[in-house]
Amino acid sequence: MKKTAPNRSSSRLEKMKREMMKAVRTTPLFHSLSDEEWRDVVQYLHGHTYPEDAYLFFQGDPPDALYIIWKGRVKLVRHTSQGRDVVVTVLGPGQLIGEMAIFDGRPYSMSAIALEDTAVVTISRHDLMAIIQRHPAVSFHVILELNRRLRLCTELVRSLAVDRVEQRIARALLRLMDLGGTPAPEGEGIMIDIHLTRQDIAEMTGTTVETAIRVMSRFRKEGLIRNYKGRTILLDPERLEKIARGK
Amino acid sequence: MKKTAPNRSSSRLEKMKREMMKAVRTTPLFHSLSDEEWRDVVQYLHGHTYPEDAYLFFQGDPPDALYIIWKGRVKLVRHTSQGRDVVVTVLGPGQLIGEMAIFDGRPYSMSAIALEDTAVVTISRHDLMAIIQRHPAVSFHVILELNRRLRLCTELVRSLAVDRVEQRIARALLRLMDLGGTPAPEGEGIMIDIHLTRQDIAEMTGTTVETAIRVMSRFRKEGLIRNYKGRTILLDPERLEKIARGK
DNA sequence: CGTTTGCTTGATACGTATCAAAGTTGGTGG
DNA sequence: CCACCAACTTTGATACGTATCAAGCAAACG
Repeated sequence: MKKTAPNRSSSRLEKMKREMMKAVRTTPLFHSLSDEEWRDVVQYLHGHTYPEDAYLFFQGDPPDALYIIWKGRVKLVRHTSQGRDVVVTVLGPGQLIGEMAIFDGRPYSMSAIALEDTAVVTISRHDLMAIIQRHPAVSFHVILELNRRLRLCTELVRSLAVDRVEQRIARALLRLMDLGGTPAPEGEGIMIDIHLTRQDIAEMTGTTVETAIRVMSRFRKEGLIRNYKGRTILLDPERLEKIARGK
Repeated sequence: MKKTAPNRSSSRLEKMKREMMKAVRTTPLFHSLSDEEWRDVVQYLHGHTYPEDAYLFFQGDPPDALYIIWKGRVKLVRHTSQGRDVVVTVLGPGQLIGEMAIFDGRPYSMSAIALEDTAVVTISRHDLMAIIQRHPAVSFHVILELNRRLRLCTELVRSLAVDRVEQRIARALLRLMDLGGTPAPEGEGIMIDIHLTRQDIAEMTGTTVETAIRVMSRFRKEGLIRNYKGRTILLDPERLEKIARGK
């Protein structure tokens, strides 16, 4: 596996960059900054793009930068010594990657992999530290974001500890719907517009491919979900919600 | 179960309070403050004590304050709708409780229960918000603390997803040793000086009492641990370490 | 003391992992 | 356009870990 070099096509680069910055400006982390503060911050931002399946960074790398997703979706994967991986979360536009490693300076505890063509804005570790000292509003939103993540993580712990696979998968599908849901292109239901293999689902829910498949087949037979060109369509979110909460 | 009222015995209260404040001053959250800054902060701090088994707050309560442990140990328990609980973590002196709820304003996502007689310092939600705005050094340490917690939580997720009960219990014992370990009073080994039932261990590792007991009995028969007046003594931490990492 | 609370052990059932093999899909190059 | 390959999906048989249920025991407690 090779780290894919950021792809900087030079034509129209400036225009794209301005557009990107404008989008980042509206991100929770920065939206409460005054114009003046923003002018201070913006000089430290850099844009990068990655193709599908590219690694933004590897577990174990020293932390170099904070990533803010602009376009695309990214999964965070924790590799284990015995080969089995855990997909800790899937993130989308506006969300942060790499904060953990940035703040405590320890190596990235997971790898970040683009699930589709992805564009990000980065801030180097050094610059971010400086920005935080100067702008309490940014600190504050960092706190809120870490907090949100901690809450989600705690919920995941509970789910792994007490729920059965069926419930965990239902839960995962609903979370993915929130993140990447669009109305299904034909018929009713909501499509999860993210390229995910059954392996990914299994790794998100702490189970094996085979079990994930068996559970999803059962869901399909019961009319809860449908497959469409490699994507999953949720036909009955209410019912899934019930299953997620243990019937 | 009733929320136990803070116990304010009035004699020597002032002396104890000063002592408490001095201890809190050295806590990661505040130790980098200048004397002047500290003088600003200290006026917002309040002391409380709780007897063993008392609830500091309940899951679902609206968040009123941040707690900083001064003395004693506290477990954070997530109650589930089907009666099974999950002990998310055990915290000791210097550590924070309730940050999550404080920052996003949503109800406490777990209950905090004193494992022994415990003294804490609290800051009301409102005051903490003000302090954070005024003192970037405090913000920064809040970020570091949230970050540490997130890392631990992520590790717990991995462990629940891929490790077997035996490994999870070994891991839990080692973590508890770091938190509440003292040299064993007789013979060698390190004693976990915290009152924990097998039920607690089970809830920390996402299993049932019976299974927790079976695993720990096996550990005992293999000379890895020993029981001493309701406490657990680790006789062979190296071996436990190996088991935690999957032999 | 009896009663509660926590600990322990055994028998059994169930969920899920594991191993094996075959079917399906999408992409690639001839 | 088709054949082929690799990656992914699916199904089945079996084994294993852990939950569940039941019961007895010990220590702490009012």
